Amino acid sequence: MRTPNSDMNTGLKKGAWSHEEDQMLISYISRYGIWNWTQMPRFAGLSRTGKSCRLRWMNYLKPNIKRGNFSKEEDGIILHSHSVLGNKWSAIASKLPGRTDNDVKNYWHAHLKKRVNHYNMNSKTTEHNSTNTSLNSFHRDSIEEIKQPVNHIDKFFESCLTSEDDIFSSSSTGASEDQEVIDFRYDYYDTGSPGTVDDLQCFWQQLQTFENLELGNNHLNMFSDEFF
DNA sequence: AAAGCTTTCAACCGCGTGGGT
DNA sequence: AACCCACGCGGTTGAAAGCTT
Repeated sequence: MRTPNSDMNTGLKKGAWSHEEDQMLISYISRYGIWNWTQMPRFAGLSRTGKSCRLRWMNYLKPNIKRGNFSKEEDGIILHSHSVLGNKWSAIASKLPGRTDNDVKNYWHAHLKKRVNHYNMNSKTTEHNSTNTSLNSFHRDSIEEIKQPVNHIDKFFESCLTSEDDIFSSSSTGASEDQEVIDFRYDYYDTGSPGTVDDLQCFWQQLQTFENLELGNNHLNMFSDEFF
């Protein structure tokens, strides 16, 4: 959050958005749609850059933005996707309905990176001492966080096998295709019966085989027996 | 209670890309 | 081919909130 201030040269406002500004942007977009981010602020009566308006809309005001804690499923998807794609936050976010690239990026830096780093460090330690079965408190906490029921893995995998859309592709070719993928993912989240962490492990391994993905071993191992 | 430290996350910035001219 | 412009992305910042001492 940044303190509201303004650029003395341009007269444009910077920093945190007020409720009034939010309402102005929402009402303008709901009435006229998004046609040109650069011109829009002027017509909407906002003293903001187009960039700022776009960011505010995309990350906060847009309908269906999901707020609150990330689920275990989302953790797993981010961890896996990051192992495959690296810091391609928008590509990772596209696999998580309602989450923005900024959300995913922040969550990675605040939570998951530590967990992965810790796991990597722990792996190196256990490589040198294979008889060491003790876990420190952080590692144990990480396990308990991940070792929760993971929903609908079978259904998700089945859909992957039958869908012509490559849901692990980072690119999209059009809005209608995007919508299709999103709808499919909502199905994945909203229906079916709970799975287990074993399902998730099995899922990623099957997917790796199926798509011939070259995964980093460390992330895959997060779901292995050794890790638990 | 308060000072200092850490974490969170909204927002900014610079740069790359693609489409139009 | 070269330039311009709009957009999107990833890295970074910094205020607010939360936590610890």
